[in-house]
Amino acid sequence: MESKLPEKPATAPPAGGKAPRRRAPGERQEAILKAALDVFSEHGFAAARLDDVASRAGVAKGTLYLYFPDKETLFEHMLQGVAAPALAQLARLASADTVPPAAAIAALLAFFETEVIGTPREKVIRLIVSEGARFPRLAKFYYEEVIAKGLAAVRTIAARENHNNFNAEAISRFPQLIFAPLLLSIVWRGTFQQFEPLDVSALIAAHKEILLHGHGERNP
Amino acid sequence: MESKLPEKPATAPPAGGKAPRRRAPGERQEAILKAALDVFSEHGFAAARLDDVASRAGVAKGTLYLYFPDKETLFEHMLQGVAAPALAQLARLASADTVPPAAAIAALLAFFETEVIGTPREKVIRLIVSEGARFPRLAKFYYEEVIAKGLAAVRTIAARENHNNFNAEAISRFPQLIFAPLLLSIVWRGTFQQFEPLDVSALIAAHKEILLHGHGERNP
DNA sequence: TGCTAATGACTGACTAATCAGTCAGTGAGG
DNA sequence: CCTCACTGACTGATTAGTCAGTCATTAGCA
Repeated sequence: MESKLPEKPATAPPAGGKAPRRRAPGERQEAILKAALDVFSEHGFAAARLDDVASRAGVAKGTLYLYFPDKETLFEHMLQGVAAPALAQLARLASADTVPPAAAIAALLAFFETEVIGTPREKVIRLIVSEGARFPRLAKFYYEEVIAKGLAAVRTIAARENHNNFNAEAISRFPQLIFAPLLLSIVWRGTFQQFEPLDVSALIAAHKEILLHGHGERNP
Repeated sequence: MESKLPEKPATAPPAGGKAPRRRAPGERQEAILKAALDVFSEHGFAAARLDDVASRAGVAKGTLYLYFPDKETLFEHMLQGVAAPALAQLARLASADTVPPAAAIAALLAFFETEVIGTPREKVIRLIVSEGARFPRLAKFYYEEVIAKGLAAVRTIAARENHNNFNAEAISRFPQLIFAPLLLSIVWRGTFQQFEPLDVSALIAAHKEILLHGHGERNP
């Protein structure tokens, strides 16, 4: 998803010459989607202005309509596009059935910590959380492509647990419990970070302690 | 996406005549705040129409401006008003220091299950989560009046734990972990409930199992 | 008690501003 | 010199906020 393309200076064309009228195919679309994520993240769907998306992407407003029929479609395509690359990773984590279950859970949490927090995916999740209820198609897509697969992965891992290292039975029934602190981290960072910064690594470590050891001893 | 249906007035006019022009003091304000919660919940702040708030409250739009100077103030007052009654409850739960810590945690979770899920408070939390980042004053209010107090309450409870029934040390560092599944429940119910209904009671029970027993036995 | 004047809570049509979406025009590439 | 990706001024719809007017209620008076 990331490319070597330099950051677009938002409004003005670069000094010394006009921007080329026709660029590499896909470059424009990518710039628009990137700008859209920023603007929608900052203001929410309803308050986001397509003029802003356009100027941030370095194109005119009309250009947006060459790529997307309307605001809503742009919004949904943008969010589905960012999700796609994560799906492969998720599948890989789920199917590594030689790894001990506790380690697989740990890997899942580590993946989140490095590949979600502080990346565009964090913004995406925040948008799903805040706008999902008003975009049933989008919510359905995320439920089916991300959530359901993530939950299934955890269930698969839990089903392999037979040394009683953690409460696999409870986790099998509610794999959501693995993800709850991750969701909380994202929400916290979007809402309360400025009042009380949250150390996500440490929170996830504490989550692992509770999850994998129950009580008493710690095992780093 | 948006329905064009007019909002139905929540306040039925008295049988046989027009609504009285002057009502009991506070009644109008209360009706407006109630209507505002519904409309803002349904559409989000930016997309909510004050005409809808007015018609649901059974008043004219101009009347809103007799009580609140603008849309934003109405929004913030409304959310702060709903929070207030919960604060006393929270304080009570924190200070019941004769109750065993594990039971106090259980009481906190039970309180949430009965007094938040399915009540206006659930909508309020959902609005804080989705709009909080754009309303720093509101986020600050919630952080100071609700979040910080809730976390402090859990820390107080955890500090009294000395029988090692649960990982009080981890919870003391991150009391957020107690609340994470509750946040997840609210988000889930707002976003994915229609695709996969979530049994909040059972989820909280599983959370308690993991939290209080670690692994192994269950305690229904 | 019966009448009138004063009050101010309430109304809703209106204004001004915003913004999604359009389309005739432009100019670089072939 | 033709094509078409791109432009940006424009239009129509929407809606926050206003304010001159309305009328139920109450105070004052006989």
